Amino acid sequence: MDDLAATNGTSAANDGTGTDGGAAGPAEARGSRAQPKTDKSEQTRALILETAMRLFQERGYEKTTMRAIATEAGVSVGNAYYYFSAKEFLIQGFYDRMTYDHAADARARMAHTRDFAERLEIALTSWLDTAAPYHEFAAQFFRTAADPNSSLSPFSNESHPARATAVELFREVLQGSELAPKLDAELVELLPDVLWLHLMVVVLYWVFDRTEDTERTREFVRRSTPMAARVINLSRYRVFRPIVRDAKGLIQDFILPTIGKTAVK
Amino acid sequence: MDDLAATNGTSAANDGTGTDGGAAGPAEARGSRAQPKTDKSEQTRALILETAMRLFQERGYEKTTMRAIATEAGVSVGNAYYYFSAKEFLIQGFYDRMTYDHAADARARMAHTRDFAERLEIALTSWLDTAAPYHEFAAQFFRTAADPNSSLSPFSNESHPARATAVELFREVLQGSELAPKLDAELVELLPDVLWLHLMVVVLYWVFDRTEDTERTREFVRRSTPMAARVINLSRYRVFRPIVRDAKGLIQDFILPTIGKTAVK
DNA sequence: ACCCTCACTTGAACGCGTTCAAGTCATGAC
DNA sequence: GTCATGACTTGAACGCGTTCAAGTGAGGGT
Repeated sequence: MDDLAATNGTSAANDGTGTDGGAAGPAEARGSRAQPKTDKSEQTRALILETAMRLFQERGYEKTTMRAIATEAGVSVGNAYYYFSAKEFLIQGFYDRMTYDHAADARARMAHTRDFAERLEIALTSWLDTAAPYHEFAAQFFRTAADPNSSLSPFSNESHPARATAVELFREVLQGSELAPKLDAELVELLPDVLWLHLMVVVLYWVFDRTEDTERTREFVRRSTPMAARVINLSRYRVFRPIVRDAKGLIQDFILPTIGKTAVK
Repeated sequence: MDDLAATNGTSAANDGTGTDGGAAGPAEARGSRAQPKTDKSEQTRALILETAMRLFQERGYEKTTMRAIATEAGVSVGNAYYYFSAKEFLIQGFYDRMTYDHAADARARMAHTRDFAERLEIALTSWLDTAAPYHEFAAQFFRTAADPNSSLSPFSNESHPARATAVELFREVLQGSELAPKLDAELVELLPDVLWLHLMVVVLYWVFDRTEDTERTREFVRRSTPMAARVINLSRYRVFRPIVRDAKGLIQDFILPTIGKTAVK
């Protein structure tokens, strides 16, 4: 439950290698230094992250102060900043880990069926289950993620490994279904990203959902997935060629580039 | 250009009358006191807002400090907080005004045509034009708006007059078009909110758009509006009954309630 | 004339995220 | 051994958003 160091396998790629995402502004520091040089270094980093995550869950994001994290972890404030150049970078570890857990859980739960709608519903519901413990604090998190200048944003910041993991999951949702072979290959190529966007919509809905156990979001998933499946299924018929072509063009030209993929041409 | 006091007509309704939007949390103070009692009061309030807007445009949101606003306006920091209980409430005036300007501009520009796709495109493009001067600082603004706990969020906070204004504009986009009479009355009732959501998507896209003059977003609007028109037009045909029914159900049950409307039944 | 009320105003002070000059300490070169 | 290097660590200090106890002063009741 609290071996957050395990996240490192996923989050190791978030360091300051890439050029900045455009004319963003003043050169922002990345999450941490380039490479850990010591074992102790990595331990300290993990300790701080672990402590932060625990406090975030206990008190919420804003109410957890950097001083409290440092004190609780037994280090100085400056030290916390040595490893995480800002408070929001502490979230990244959390985010990476949740993405990984979600993918694993969803894979296990959808293995038994090849029905596309069901697989999609499982994948989304699995996300809601994985994220449930963090619902309250996720609101604050989301606020940060919505900032285009933040490296936490799932949209900008091309080299976000967590998004790649999530998109890959949706590729499997589709590929493992009975629907995939029936579809136009180009569409199969595009759909995983669209399904990831579907998840983003669900996440948006979830963040604003104040019902018990986010029941409304769950119902939204149950209702919207069969519909999505039906729309995708309909795309096979000749009558819809023009509109499907439009949709594909829209995705290729406007959505994929924004989330850091070059058009498939 | 700077008669921000004119905003009052729109923003006067944002005061603490309504009950809080649910089990939100600790009783948050609203933007300001209930009713201005003095002329001088209203003048001071307007002066502070005006100054803040000017500085936001000059320096950006985060770089404009409350101390700077107060100093520049010739009042004390505490006084600024007397009128605006937090920095983010200063944005509300800005937001209300932009919504109002946009609606006026869009109405004027779409008056000459009854073609639905064209009217929709004009409405959206008009928003981009109205918002253009604030593109940089809007990113910071958006970050705040994405917080479900913030009264600035366009989604939660039912009594947001700006959203009502915007939805009303889209009602006119539809009603003034040749398409409206041909559509199912129930659908005509639902569409304005959906079109407003379309605008929200465009806004999201715009916030992340780093191209010159947000050209990519403009192209997105040009490409997505005819498609939206086509989809809506197709909904008239019998074949799509089931899917249209699903869509209507989804909207009525999950979207309208979230943005503070009770289902049409 | 007195004073009470209350809308309005003040600025010092608080707690926060963040920075930075000044350390500490293990490692390897000589 | 000793000394330089540089990764790692420290905590006081800075600037910010925000709060609050303490005013100020115009209007009205007596």
